[in-house]
Amino acid sequence: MTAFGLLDVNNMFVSCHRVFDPSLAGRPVIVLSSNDGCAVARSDEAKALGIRMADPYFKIAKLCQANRVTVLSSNFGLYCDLSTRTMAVIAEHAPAAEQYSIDECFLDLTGMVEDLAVWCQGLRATVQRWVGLPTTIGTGPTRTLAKLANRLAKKSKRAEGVLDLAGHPEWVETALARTPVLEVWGIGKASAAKLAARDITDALRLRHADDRWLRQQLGISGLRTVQELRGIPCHDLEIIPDQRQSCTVSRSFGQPTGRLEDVRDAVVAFAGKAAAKLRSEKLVAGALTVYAATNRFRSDLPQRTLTACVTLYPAASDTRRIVQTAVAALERAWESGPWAFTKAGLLLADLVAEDAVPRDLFSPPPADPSAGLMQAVDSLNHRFGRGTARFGLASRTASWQARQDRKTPHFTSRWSEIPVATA
DNA sequence: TCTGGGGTCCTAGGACCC
DNA sequence: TCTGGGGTCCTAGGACCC
Repeated sequence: MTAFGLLDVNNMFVSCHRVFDPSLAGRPVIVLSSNDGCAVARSDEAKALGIRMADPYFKIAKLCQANRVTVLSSNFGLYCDLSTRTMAVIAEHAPAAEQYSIDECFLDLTGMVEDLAVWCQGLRATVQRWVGLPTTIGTGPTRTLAKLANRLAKKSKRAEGVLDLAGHPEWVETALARTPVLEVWGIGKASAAKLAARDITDALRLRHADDRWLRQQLGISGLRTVQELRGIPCHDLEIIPDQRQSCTVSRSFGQPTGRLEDVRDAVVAFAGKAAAKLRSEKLVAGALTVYAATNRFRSDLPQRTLTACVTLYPAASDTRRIVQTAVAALERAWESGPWAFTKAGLLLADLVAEDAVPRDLFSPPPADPSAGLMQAVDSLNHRFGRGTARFGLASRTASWQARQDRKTPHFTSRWSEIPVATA
């Protein structure tokens, strides 16, 4: 019998801020997305006020003021660093683990002889003590059931952060009955609506749905999800992560713009970031897509998305080539018109490891004349902070830059911002 | 005034080939 | 009166995830 665990950090981004500012404990706190757009993390107290995931800030600003909610811009440097520490603690204690997202980790608990609930409590206590973050763990015979157990553990005070379905198969049926289909991992709004039309509203009913109908209506992924609810594993642990297939850098603009120069400026900056990311993972890209889009929420304004795809041959991670190619593609796709662009992005695809680039039969291996320069740029930026060395037009103060009005210090990743303790 | 960013997988349909 | 059948590859878009 297989046993999986799912550990996640409670309200991850908010909890990270609380590690460095204990005065936030017990108070309503939210963290906003890039551009200070939406609430992407809420403390329990903020959830209790009715603030939902992804609520646009401008719609809840009054509520926040009236209830003295602490509102923070996101600080990804901080979250990534605490995530790395958490995963390191887990790796030290769990037999096998797969990081699934910035705040979640699947565990393989198959064959463990200890009482699972007791062991999970021990791991939670260690993460709390060593990193300072509160966590929840659910277990089950499949990943989908471990997810489901995790969610229920969060809802129950008595569970104290752990629900062990793997060790208690007799609890599974009740757990399923208490889970709405929309809360099942892999079932989104579109599928939930189709299920509701058949009066399938909770996970227990979903478990008994007809396979042929499921395959036809929800596709192969939907059928797999239901198999997992039945206790039949369809997703294995992926301890060695697959090589990434694409890399995107995109941003919403601080101000809308219809000017090619502004969008080009943004694309140049994105190209620099994306190329550096590829180099840090020793990958090169064989294709590139640029796009610019208007605000999809403004149905009163004309809508337009410009896109351009180009192949990169030979595949590249050199910032200069990626910038040149992306800018040329953007200029070709550009249309002047009444458009107010509020977002642009760059997608690098067909990624291949640097040393596995396909070459044609007759040419000698290409010497890469820019490797030295790119290495120098990367190490400058690593040592002195992002943006120290950058290319051409890429500027830090352009009008397209995202808003970020409620910044907090990089407590753990910049020497100048490390907190000072006085005793 | 003000609505995130970065991914994956699956599917349907078109182009193309024999 | 009336245009095969079967296969592959590629792409765009949908659905979903955190």
